This record gives sequence, structure tokens and C-alpha cells, in this order.
Amino acid sequence: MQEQTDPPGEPNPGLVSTAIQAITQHIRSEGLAPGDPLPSEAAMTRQLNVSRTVVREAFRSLSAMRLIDMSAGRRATVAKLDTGAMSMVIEHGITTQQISVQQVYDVRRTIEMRTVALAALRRTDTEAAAIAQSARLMRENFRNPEAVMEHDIAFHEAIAAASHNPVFSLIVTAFSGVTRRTWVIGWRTRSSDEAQLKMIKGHEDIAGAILKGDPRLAAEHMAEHFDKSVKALIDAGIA
Amino acid sequence: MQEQTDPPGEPNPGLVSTAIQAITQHIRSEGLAPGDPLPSEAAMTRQLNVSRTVVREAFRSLSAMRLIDMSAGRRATVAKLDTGAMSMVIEHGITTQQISVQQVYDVRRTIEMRTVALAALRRTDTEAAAIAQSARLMRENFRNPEAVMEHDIAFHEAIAAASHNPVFSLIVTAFSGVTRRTWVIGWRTRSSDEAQLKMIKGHEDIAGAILKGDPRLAAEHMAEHFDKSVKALIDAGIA
DNA sequence: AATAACAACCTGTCATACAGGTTTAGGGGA
DNA sequence: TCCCCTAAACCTGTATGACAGGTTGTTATT
Repeated sequence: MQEQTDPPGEPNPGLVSTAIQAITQHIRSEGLAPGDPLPSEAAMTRQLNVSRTVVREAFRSLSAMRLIDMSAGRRATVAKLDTGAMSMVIEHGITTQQISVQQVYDVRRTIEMRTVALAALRRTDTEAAAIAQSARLMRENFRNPEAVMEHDIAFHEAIAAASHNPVFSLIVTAFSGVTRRTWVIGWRTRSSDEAQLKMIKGHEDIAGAILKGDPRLAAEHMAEHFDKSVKALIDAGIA
Repeated sequence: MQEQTDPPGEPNPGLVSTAIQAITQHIRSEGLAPGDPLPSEAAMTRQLNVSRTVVREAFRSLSAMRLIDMSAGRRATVAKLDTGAMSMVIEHGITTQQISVQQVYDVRRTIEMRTVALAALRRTDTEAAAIAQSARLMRENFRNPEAVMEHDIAFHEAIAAASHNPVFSLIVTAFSGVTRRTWVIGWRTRSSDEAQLKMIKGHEDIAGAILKGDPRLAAEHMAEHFDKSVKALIDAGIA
């Protein structure tokens, strides 16, 4: 019922930004959890005293960031944590050359040295099995680079998940898109079967260390893995 | 000139998602850099054969993620790397209790152990001065918690900047919002002047190590700092 | 040649309309 | 009484047209 008639205190945040804030504020103040429904566009329109256009652009923006889920006919709902927005930011940074692939790898190395250690300490048996499974699938599909890549990505995401810290998962997953675009380059530099199998063995070593619950060993293998990957990229001439 | 009349191959990605992809694709294929202008809404409307409503929601979504900049009268332009979207994702995770403050601190610790080491190796003199300056301002404003907090945040962001890896900056800055919401709690647990000054001294030690160019020492001080901060949060009963 | 007014273009916001999906309230039949 | 089915009410997705106000380039005047 509160009329908020555009406090002239600020210059021009824009009605849409205001609406976005109102919605996130609503989530916060109502203590909404993932899955809970948000007010309808009509309700928001009345509450904010703006046109449906503005409210819709606000909802749509939040939806693009994956903070809410929208679907036809249903009210929008609070979304589960998702990597959508982060991926887009990273990809944007890469395509506009504000970030280099190497810089991403440095961050990945930093983070994954930690996730792998945490995974070794906190993994459930199921998680350890999933990690080992990804490594095994890499070897089994060894002749199909595309498949190896997907299992490689799944491998790293599984480790992040086993760290039991969703923020790590979020970040690692956000980098997957970049990985998809550069992975093949690294693979090609390992020209011989031997070199490629060695890289796969590196993954198996990591999986083994996690299974054993040895964080130090796991981190060592991970470091080695990243050092070689970065070296491969550099050899391939990636800036 | 290419008409793309809604290929019925997919079920329903939604026109807006399609438009968003078209825009990001445009940025990629044209190799646009920050500041470069994008097509006008009218142009996009024609190209995609959809209503202006759809195109606008797409632009607005990208603007919300800070991938593009919009302003009245002017065409949208490609944006510089910005933390906007990431912050919102993290905040969303916190407010919906999908992420705990402690988990954020674990990630921060992991990342900042690295940024501080990189900063020690790569900082320019100007950057080292800025870092030291923030630490000094913490001490000078020591009676004003609000000010101490802001300088604390600036301190960590300055270190990330000095790492010369924008991805680290991005992530560290994204966490600043969370820090603003929990910082005071940690400060209050350091009840005595002595404890508070000790915490400030920790920052000065870090700044000193960076100035000396000693990555190992810098990382050690940073680790100590985070361990104490986390301990403070736990003492305060933060889950 | 400098400047000032203007025209063309662009985004911001609003109102309205309608198609189609989803939920809910009744109502009829077993 | 209980269940199922239908229709109304509500909701989102998209399109169209309109207008205010900002921005830019062009033209006419001095």
C-alpha cells in the first residue's frame, strides 16, 4: 500500500533498476527460499506504480541472471543457485579480450588446488565414485576428443561438488564454458597417444588421491595437472 | 538481411533468450571491444523479426548483468568488465541461504592467499602505496568502524588489483557486498581496543610484506588474518 | 568560419490487446 | 460423499502504437 512517488533525492537510477531492487528486496525481507513464488507482475505494477513494461524488464533481468525462474502462466519463483550469470560475465571478459585464457587458468588452478584438497577430506563414497567414473570415461572414450573433454569438465565439476562448498562449484562451473572453447587446443599439443594417455593418467591419480582421502597428494597431482595444461596452452601460443 | 524465421527445431527457448544470444553473438563475431556501440533496438527488431518488446528485454537483461551499458538517447555500448552480476549471484545465494558466510570466507581465503602472493611479486610501486595507504587509513579512522570497514574492503580489492589478474579482482570485488553485511559482527567480537588494533596491525603486516616483495611472508600474514576473521565469525555464532 | 536552430534518430516509459499456459472453483455424475 | 471434468479467473509471452526526452548530425544564418 505504500506509494513511493519517485523520491527526487537521486538523479536517475532508472525505474527498472528500482524495480529490480524492489524484487530482490522482497525476496530478502520475506525470507523466500528457492522455489517460493514471487508477486505477479500485476501486483508489482501496482505496488511500484509503474507500467508493466518496467516490471517485466526487471523480472526478465533477474531471470537472465538466473536469480529467478520464469515460465508462461506461472508466477516467477526464486531460483536455486546457478552459474548462468557468472559464466556470461567470464565469457564476456574473454570475447572482449579483457581477460586472457591464461588468467582464467591461474584462477582455476588456485581454486581447484583447494577443491581437490577439500574433496579428499569431505567426499562421500558416492562422490568419490563419480569422480573416478569421470576419469575412467575419459580413458574409455580416449579416441573421441569431444567426449574426453566433456568427461574432463564433469571431472572437475564433480570435485568441486565434493568440496561441499557451493561457491567453489559455482566458480568452477562458470569456467567450464571457457574450457570448452580452449580444451581442444591443449589436447592437440599432446600430439602422441602416449602424451594424451599420460594426461588422462593425471586425472586418475587425482581421483585415486581423493579416494584415499589424501588431500596433500591430491593437491600435488592437481598442481601438476594444471602446470602441464598451462604449459600446453603456452606451447600452443595462447596469450 | 538474413531472415531467421524461428527454426522449429527447438521446443521453446523463448524469443528473449534468442535475442540475448544474438546480441552476444554479434559482439563476438564483430570482435567488439568495450565502448563499441551495438545495433539500435530498431535494427535488432528488424534483424530478428520480433517486436521491440523482446529486443528491449534482451538488451535490458544484458545491461543488468553489466555486459553492456545503456543510456537514454545513445545506443548501447559494450561494457567494461564489471562485478555487478557476480555480486548479485553471491548475494542471492546468501539471502536465500544456499550459501553460508563461512563458505564465502573459505573461498576468499583461498583466493586471497594467491592474490596477495601475486601482488607481492607483481605490484607496482603505486599499487604498493595504495595498499599501504588503505591499511594506514584503517588505523587513522580506528574509532569509526564504518570507515575501517570501507578501508578494509578497499585494502583487499587493491591487493586483488595488484595481482594483475582481472578475474581475481572480479571475484574478490563480488564478495565485498557480503563483507559489508557481516564485517561489523567480526569487529564487535574484538571487544577491546587492543584486539581491534591487532587486527589492523595484521593488515599492515600484509602491506609490508607486499612492499618488500615477499610472497611467502605475505601469504602467511594473509592466512593468519583470515583464520582470525573466521574464528571471530564462529565465536559470534555465524553458521 | 563559427554558431545556433532544427531534423533525424534513439532510448525510456506507458497503455492496450490478445494468445496461450496454469490454477481454481464449481458443478454434475457415480 | 467423493471424484472428475469443465469453465472462469489469473498469469505470462509477445505485438503494436504512442509520446516524452536525450543525442547527434545537418543545415541555415550570421
